[in-house]
Amino acid sequence: MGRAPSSDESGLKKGPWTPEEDNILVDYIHKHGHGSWRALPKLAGLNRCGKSCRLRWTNYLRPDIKRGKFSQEEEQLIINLHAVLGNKWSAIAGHLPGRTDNEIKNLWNTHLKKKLLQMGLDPVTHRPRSDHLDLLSSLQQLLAATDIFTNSWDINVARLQSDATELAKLQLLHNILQVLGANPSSNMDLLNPFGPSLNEVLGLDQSKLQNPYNGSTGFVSQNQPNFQSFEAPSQQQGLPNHMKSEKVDEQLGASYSLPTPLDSLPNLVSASPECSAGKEMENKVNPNEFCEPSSTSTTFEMWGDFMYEEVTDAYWKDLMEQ
DNA sequence: AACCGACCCAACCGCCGCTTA
DNA sequence: CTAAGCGGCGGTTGGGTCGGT
Repeated sequence: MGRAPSSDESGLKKGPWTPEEDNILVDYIHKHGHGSWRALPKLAGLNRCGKSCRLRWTNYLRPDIKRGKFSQEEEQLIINLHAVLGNKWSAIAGHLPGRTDNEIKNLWNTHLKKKLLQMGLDPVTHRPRSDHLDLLSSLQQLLAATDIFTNSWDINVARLQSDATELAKLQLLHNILQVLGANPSSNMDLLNPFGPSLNEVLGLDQSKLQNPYNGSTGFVSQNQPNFQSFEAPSQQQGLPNHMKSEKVDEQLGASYSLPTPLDSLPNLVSASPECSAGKEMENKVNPNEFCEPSSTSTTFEMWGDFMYEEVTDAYWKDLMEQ
């Protein structure tokens, strides 16, 4: 691990620290404190630059450092903190006693980022990833390519396309539901990792965070056409002219209408229920079909894993003040 | 057993902001 | 006001380790 020992032009040693060097550094700091880091190596008798000494001390030798695997609770907290603070590793580390920013950064880059990706969440925004929309794009292009060889099969292709669009809609909705862990009977607080307390802190409108399937207001109600039409120019570009018909537009328009009810909200909430089924989808799809525990439990349970419910209002208020 | 690629993580690098002269 | 010094931070690197073939 680390790097091969080397030295720079000034003759100062670089690379991994030896136990002897560690001892010298620890002894010196115990006796004198670190004082000026720049002056320290010379005073302590170390052939290192001050920066290297400081890093070694703060990331490894400090007595209050907690080593070993991160607990589930710590991971959950880091994810939640990252949703609020972004890549402010130092600030995040400030909320995890005994953990260093470097350690947290490494954990994020090696584990947590992947975890979020697997959950279909963008590790930067903590929102559901939009790349699942590519699915339909690919499908359309595939069908368009097929059409090149099947000029006389227009009707069949159109039917295929229609079916595929419906299929893609189902897949899209399925993905969304998986990401949200939606379950008609579930407590919708679970869809918001911060719980209602943080929403209150942030001044979020709770009515926008309710379950669309529980008979209450929904993410966006049908009476609140808070949709942002998703234009898919690239798809149209990829289609033969005759397929860029109104009918296709209709289909695409209907299937790509994505609600963005939370776009006006601060970009803070993990897995915001920003996507909802449009009216047409609601008419054609029974969401219950996608909410069976067997099909959604994995993601749902994962979300459960990331709920960190012990956080208090005061805690988040404190966080937001940073 | 040897090879190889993915993963892990300590350490380095460069930049930024604060302090001080 | 400005420049130099310094500490701190986030991004990146690269060598060791692990697991699969």
